[in-house]
Amino acid sequence: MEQLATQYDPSATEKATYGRWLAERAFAAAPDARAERFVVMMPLPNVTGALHMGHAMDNVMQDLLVRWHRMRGANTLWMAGTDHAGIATQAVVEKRLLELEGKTRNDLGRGALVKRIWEWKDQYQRRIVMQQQAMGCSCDWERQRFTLDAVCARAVRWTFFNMFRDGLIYQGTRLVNWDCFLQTAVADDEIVHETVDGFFWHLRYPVIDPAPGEPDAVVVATTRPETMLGDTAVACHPDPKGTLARLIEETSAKANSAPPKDRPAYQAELARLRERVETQLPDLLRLASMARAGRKVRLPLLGREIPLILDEWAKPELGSGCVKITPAHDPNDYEVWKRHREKIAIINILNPDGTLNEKVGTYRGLDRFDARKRVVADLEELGLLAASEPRKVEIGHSDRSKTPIEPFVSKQWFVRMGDVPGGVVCGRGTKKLFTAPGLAQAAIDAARGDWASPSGRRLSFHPDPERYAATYNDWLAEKRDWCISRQLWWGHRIPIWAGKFDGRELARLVRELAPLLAESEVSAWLAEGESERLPLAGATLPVGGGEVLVCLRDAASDAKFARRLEEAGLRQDPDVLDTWFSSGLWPHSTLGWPSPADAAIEPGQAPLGAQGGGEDCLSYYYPGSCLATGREIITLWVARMVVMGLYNLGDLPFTDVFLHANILDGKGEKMSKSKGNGIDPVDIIERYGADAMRYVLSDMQTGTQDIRLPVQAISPFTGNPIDLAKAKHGRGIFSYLCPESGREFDVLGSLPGVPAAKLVSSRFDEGRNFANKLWNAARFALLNLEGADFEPRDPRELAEEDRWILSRLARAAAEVQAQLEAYNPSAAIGAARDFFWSELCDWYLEIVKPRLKDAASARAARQVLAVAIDHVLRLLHPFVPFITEALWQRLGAQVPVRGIEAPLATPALLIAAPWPAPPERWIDQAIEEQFRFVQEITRAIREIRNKYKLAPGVKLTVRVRAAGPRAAVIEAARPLLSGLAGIAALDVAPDAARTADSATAVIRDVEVYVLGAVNIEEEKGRLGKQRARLAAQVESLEQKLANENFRTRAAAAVVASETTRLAELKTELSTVEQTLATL
RNA sequence: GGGCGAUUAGCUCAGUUGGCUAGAGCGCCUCCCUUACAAGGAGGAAGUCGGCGGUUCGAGUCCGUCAUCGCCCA
Repeated sequence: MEQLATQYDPSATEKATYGRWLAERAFAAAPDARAERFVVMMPLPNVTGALHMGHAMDNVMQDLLVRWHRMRGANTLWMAGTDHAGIATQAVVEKRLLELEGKTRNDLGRGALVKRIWEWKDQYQRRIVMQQQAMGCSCDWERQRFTLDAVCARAVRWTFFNMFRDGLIYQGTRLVNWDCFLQTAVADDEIVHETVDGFFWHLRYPVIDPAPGEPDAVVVATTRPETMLGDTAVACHPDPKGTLARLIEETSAKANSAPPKDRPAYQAELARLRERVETQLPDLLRLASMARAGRKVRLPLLGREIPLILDEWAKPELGSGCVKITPAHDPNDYEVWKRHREKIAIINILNPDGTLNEKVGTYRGLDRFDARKRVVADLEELGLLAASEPRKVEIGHSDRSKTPIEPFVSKQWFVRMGDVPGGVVCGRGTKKLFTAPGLAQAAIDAARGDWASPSGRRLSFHPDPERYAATYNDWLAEKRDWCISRQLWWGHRIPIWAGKFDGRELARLVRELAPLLAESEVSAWLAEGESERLPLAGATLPVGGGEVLVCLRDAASDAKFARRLEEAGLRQDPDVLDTWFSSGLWPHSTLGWPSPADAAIEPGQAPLGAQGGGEDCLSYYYPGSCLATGREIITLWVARMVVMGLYNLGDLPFTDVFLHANILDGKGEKMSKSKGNGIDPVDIIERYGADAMRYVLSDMQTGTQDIRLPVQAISPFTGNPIDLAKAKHGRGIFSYLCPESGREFDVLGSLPGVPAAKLVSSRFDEGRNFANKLWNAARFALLNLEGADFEPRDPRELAEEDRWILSRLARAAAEVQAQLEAYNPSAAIGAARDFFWSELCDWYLEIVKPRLKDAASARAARQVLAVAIDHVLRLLHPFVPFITEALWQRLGAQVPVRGIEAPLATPALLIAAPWPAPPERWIDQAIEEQFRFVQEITRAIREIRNKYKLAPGVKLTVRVRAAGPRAAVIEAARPLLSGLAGIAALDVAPDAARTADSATAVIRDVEVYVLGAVNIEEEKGRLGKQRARLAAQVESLEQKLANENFRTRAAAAVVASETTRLAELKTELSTVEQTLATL
């Protein structure tokens, strides 16, 4: 047998081990006869960049669950893949294009840009897969998907088609968040809000023909003065008097009930409001009546007449009490416009690139920020700038382009999330068909306790069910329609052909296309108004004509019909779909929905259709089991997958959502590549090993509490780690100074001429140490298992230490299992580690060392040792797969047959070995208690040895005063104690006496004397300390038990155990006192 | 502005329904290169559980409040 090195070298093991798993297709999943199955859909990383430690946590958690269930015997599928991340990926590629070549997307053209993005995708997809494989991810690579794959694309097309046909997708003009750099709409959650220094400008709008006593101007305030060019009204409150009165009443009530220190603030507010009633209310009332009379003001600079209107959006208690209304460029004003749309106009003043359009006269063509300066300057010159005050302003920035977002009115596609008349049919064409009030409501119901899908499933969140069910519900409950169109080139193209026709053309079109429009894979509607549509086929056509929208179901339909539509004057929508539309389908699109048998999988991939009379992948693997992700993804993705799954298949994509922690850096900021604080897992793996990384990540995963991971950079100059939370910055925010050499390095690798530093964290030391310990424990076992064999044994007839370790092993296995079921990886790995390290290594291995050299007792010891190591490897495998698999191979070669009562199943690969389930009868309470006592005695003697500087090699003479069963236990443990505590002579007697030079340990009702140890003064001090501690405990317990309330109200069991404990403590205390008296 | 969460040893975190002396890893101190492992072993020091108030026989744990920090939403 080859000797193992004394230090574990991960790099020598990991690659070969992973290669063997791949070669043996250990990750491959295929439908079979097993009913038990476990399906995990990877939260697909996007191809914008490489993975960091946050992704590593996500992947390791999934691999942990997947390997565990695989060992438990479930048919286990872990679906891997990547996301095209439309806007994000296009943004990075466009940014590079601009930086490196000075070109824009329009210089390149749609085809060429998309080609560049595909190249980027290929590069990063490879890198991501490499990272995941380095981590040990056991996903089924034969089924790996990308959201733009043909299999996924077909699902996107069918879903869009079905939703369009069902009236759940519509086109509408809406105010959206507009990214002027990327020139696309972005979702609310793609916006980051930043507080910046800005101004609050007060503008004067002259009143047209003011009557005597009327104000000659109204003042409005804004942080974005250029938007005044798009103003179409000024609003004032319909009831300023009532509103102010109500506010005064409320504030006064608050002032009265507030704690004294808060009162002045309320008093001041009250005074301010009362002042307003005096000074401003008359004007506000006058303005309100002017608005009722239909009076107007003149918009400065453009001279446009705009009406005064009454709307509660105007706040009488703030500013002038009037507010300018810019419906096309402010969400609140847009709502006002919707309430007054017959009275006021909506004017878009922006071009898609953020410059001003032809609606603004001489300001046309200016960028919005230049326009702001001009508008302010011009107003000032006209004397219409009433005031400007510096102010902190919240500005939404696009997360992708980092440029300020503009609210912008544009035509977009939406999914209707709210309830619809007649409800939404879910699972159409399946046996699970049901009707939900609406898409959002269907997903809300799915997380309700009393709901179950047609297959009996419901959705739950872990490890904290209430907290995150609330996040999920609150978001869905808004039922806001989902804007799914993006003005990008990278993504799934919207499968709509549209055209505007007058009445005659429309009639001709419908006549000509009648056969086509009747096809089941064609859905055609006439756009009507904002979001209402008329079916085109068979409809009475409006004489005025209208816009025709035709949706084709899939690529095959395109081939048949697209040309005819285009010849008839329709054009395909240039936009693409929001990425989340395709990722929402991930749990079933990847399995070949709507028909796995003919899914267009990539060459070399595992088939999706039924094989050899079995089930197809979709029916076998959907619904799935568990989704592991971070909580920020609940609304973005989890909710959408539920919606899509219910709509398309009538069932949930998963039942459990496991929300794990986010990884933060040493400063408490979320780790991310772009912030320069993202650790590349591969750097950690190179330095510490994949198992070390996985060990620490598992150990850190306690609840949903985020984890701080202090980050160190490896100095490119000295090779030493530098704590980034403390290091001084260099020239940029991503560069730091090496404290030893004083030279500058960079953590992003983006500063030319400045060396880049790898990021690591010393938190992973612990994992490396653990792996080394495991390696060496196995090494010890292997060195001593020569000639080990199996014979059936009754555990009750084994030696005490054997029974003890088997008992502890059975408990540890049960605990690991229970903690994994509770989604608590930290507690699970803790239970495995504590058994392995603190019990197996620290005690059992030390105890059996002598036995292993003794022919007579070695056989049983080897057998138990082999089983203990075997089970440790199995229990730890889901956490640290590489080292356990490598050791399993060696253990198998050395001891092919292992077991106690009967041989265990020991397949060639640990990844495929059964999860351990030690029998309950191994648990032996009495042995555990006896052993605990022996441990206490051992520790007491060791403490004395340390305290009195007795060298480790010195053998001790020990007397123990003990009687009855205690004495018997110590007698039985004599050989153990001799070895563990280094004892030469041990006397046990009821009347054993201490010598003058003895150190004494009092353990419960037993006294241990270590002869020849002592310095009397030190011993007095040592025992005095123990006396003080015991006395304090006795006193507090006596008080507790003397309390009549405690005796009557506390649980009887608590009272009883406290009483017993007091008696024990008193015995111990009096023994200590007696010993002290003899010194 | 609304919602959620956190604050426990120098650092990073556990602490189950309230109930023995509040734990772990790293770091620190002492001793030990004993033939599995110094990435180790034996032992040790170290916490007014963020502050205040309340409920309770009993509070790190429950309630209120204040402070600080974070996340999500608007």
